[in-house]
Amino acid sequence: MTAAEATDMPDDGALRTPDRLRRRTSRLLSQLTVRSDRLINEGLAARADARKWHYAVLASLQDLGPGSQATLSRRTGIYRSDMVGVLNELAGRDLVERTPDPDDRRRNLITISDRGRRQLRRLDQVLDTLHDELLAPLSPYERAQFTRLLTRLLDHHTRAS
Amino acid sequence: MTAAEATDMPDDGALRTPDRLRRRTSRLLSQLTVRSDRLINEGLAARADARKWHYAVLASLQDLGPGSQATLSRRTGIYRSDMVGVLNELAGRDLVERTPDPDDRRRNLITISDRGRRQLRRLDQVLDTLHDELLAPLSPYERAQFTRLLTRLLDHHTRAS
DNA sequence: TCATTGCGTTAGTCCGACTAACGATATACG
DNA sequence: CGTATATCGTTAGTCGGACTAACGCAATGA
Repeated sequence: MTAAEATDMPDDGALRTPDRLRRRTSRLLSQLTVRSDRLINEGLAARADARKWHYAVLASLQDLGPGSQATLSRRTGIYRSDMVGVLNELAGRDLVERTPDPDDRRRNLITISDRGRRQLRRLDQVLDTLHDELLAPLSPYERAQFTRLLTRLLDHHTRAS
Repeated sequence: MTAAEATDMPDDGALRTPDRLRRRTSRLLSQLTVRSDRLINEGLAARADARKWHYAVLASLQDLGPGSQATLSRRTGIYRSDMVGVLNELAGRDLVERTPDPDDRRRNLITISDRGRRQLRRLDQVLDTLHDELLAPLSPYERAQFTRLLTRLLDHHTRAS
């Protein structure tokens, strides 16, 4: 009797996922990202009426100062086509102000408001707890290590491209 | 003069991404996954005229035996709505056979063909080299560790949901 | 002056994940 | 038996995110 025959009787034909599939790093990566994205999106929506783009834009404004939509687009990686909508949402919540740039009349100058600053603080808190959930099974040391590995991989593939 | 004033002169307002954004694990995760998915998709398309679902279905058939479309859907995580298309592609390449199940006339029984088995071997090779590219900057030990951490995280979030 | 470039915006494509509903079975229960 | 319920394969369609194309407008540089 082989090991397989000995152990797997409960109809593996239906439920199981083959190992070579389950172990592939790329698959682990994308499956985890699906969960992570869901966690973050739903968490931000539920607890702060926000989306991750809001965080990206607000953080960029706070940390690097005001800028045109194109500038923000470059800083955050949001496509300039999609930036319009994000800024509409943010302006609708009074978190940013969109004023024509006197120096270059093609531009809108985007500034963060006081409300925006408060919301950014809130978002940072919410994200902290969400990341706590995301990384729950890992020790602090493992979390740091995980992040380090991710960073190195991403750096490598960002330079290369 | 503050540290920031001392160091940042080259117009950080435009190009830089704020640190709190760049460091968030969830963001690292999704950005890396974008690159990873691209690498895998393009690699499989270019080197084996395949998509990742082909691999998932073929591996499932080879390792766990033939099954209905619904079964394959459960094994691979591909939605049964999308399974139709994937099996059309596979059948069009003569990698699987779709025959009506005599025992249950609602079902199609899917079987892997010899060509399918050969293609699966090829896909495994291609995926190995692609993962080598994906994990290039990491040592063997670090790769193992990375995979272990990913697995633990994914397990945690799969049970929880 | 005129060509080029960058800007904000609209519209629309593409793809993957996912839902809804269908006709055709199969199964369970009264 | 008969009828309700569940499952199967399939089609169609929604939704969100990434990305492209093209527009009118303003600034820039030869």
